[in-house]
Amino acid sequence: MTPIDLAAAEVDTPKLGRKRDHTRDPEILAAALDVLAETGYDRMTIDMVATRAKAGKATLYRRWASKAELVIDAVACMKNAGIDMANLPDTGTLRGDLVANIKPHSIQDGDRKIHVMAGLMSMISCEPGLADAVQSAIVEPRARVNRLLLQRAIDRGEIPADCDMEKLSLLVASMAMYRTMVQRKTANREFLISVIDELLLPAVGLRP
Amino acid sequence: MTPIDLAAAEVDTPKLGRKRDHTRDPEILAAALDVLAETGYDRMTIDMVATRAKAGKATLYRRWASKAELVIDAVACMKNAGIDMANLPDTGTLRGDLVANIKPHSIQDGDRKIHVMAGLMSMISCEPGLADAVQSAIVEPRARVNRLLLQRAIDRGEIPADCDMEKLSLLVASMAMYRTMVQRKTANREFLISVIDELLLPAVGLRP
DNA sequence: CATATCCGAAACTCAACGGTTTCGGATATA
DNA sequence: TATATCCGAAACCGTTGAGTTTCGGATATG
Repeated sequence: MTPIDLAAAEVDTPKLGRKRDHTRDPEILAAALDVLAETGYDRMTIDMVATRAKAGKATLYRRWASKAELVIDAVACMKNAGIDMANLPDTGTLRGDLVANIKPHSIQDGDRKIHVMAGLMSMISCEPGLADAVQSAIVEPRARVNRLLLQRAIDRGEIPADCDMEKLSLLVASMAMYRTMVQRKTANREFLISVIDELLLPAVGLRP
Repeated sequence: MTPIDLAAAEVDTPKLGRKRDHTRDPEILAAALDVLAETGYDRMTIDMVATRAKAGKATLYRRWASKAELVIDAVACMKNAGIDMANLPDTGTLRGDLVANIKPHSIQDGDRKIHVMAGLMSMISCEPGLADAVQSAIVEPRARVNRLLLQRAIDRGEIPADCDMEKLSLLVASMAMYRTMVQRKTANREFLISVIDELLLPAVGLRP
């Protein structure tokens, strides 16, 4: 490549002709998440994603430099997927808030996130950016909701202020992850409510 | 191969010459577990295991038909590795028993088991035998100990008999797994005791 | 001591997959 | 309408790793 070619390559002048179609990017990322959740990072191939998204492999590589970048992007775009922090339920009791938060949609979203995490588990320690992406897109949003609901309960004097908010906010997620990954059962509504009633509420001194 | 050769191959007559040396099998399985815990199933190679065990790759294939069988065998042989069900601590209180069970050795053993599980996570859904091996070698032994300690507490009237023993016996393991895999922090003695004091004991009505 | 078998090392085969390139056809811009 | 760029499909390349084979040296058995 001559210096002239280099200069031409550096300047991006996409003025004439068809523009790149970015409308299908979300579909591709969704396909990537599906394959990831089903088969895990290492066994997932670019071909699988392309086929599922009904796109060419070359199209994927035009947008993401590598498999790793595609996956990181896909995980990042799950952020706040099933959570609207704006209008959380406010029922007046901790149990009411927690239970109201268990909707079919959020159960399904949580299940998907756990499966994605399982698919990334072995890879998460190699790829540095991956741990961050998982943390901020999967783990943190859920924990934030629980922290808020707990804080409300503290503010209204329903539960003691010196409770271990950090562990409490991760309790349901931990049990759901264990149930899904290890016991290979689904963390359905019944299970989640049972964790709340048998573990979380008793732990803060509330007998349901 | 002629019928005569086949017949000769079917009959195993290792009468003369050197016998196969099985004394190093445990070292090889231990090496496999180390690599598994460090790199995960998919990125683990037979060469890595052979090198770590200072053995030839051919030696491994003389004993195990495939990578999958080697790993299943390695996981299966962790059974009861760090647990002696025979003489568990019996301090007279649930907290005493649970805390007495947290020894440096058992912390390390638990940590290793979690890392092995993380390495197997994505693979566990493909290989059918793997889920069973993990269940009976990693998950069940720990749960059994906790169930026993909880049952003792019930028998002596320390905690209510209608508590959710199943979830309680998995609580510590769930939190430890979440902390190790997701938060990527170590589940050390301080953490484990804190889970017992802040979550488990309050949940059964005991304020420490 | 003789020999059948084992061992570790290394070379080898083969398939899968990440990543690149090419190509004919479609399409948005001018 | 003309053209520059896009698209999906498919062929292609290079590497990696599972599994096999070969080989010289070691060793237990007889």
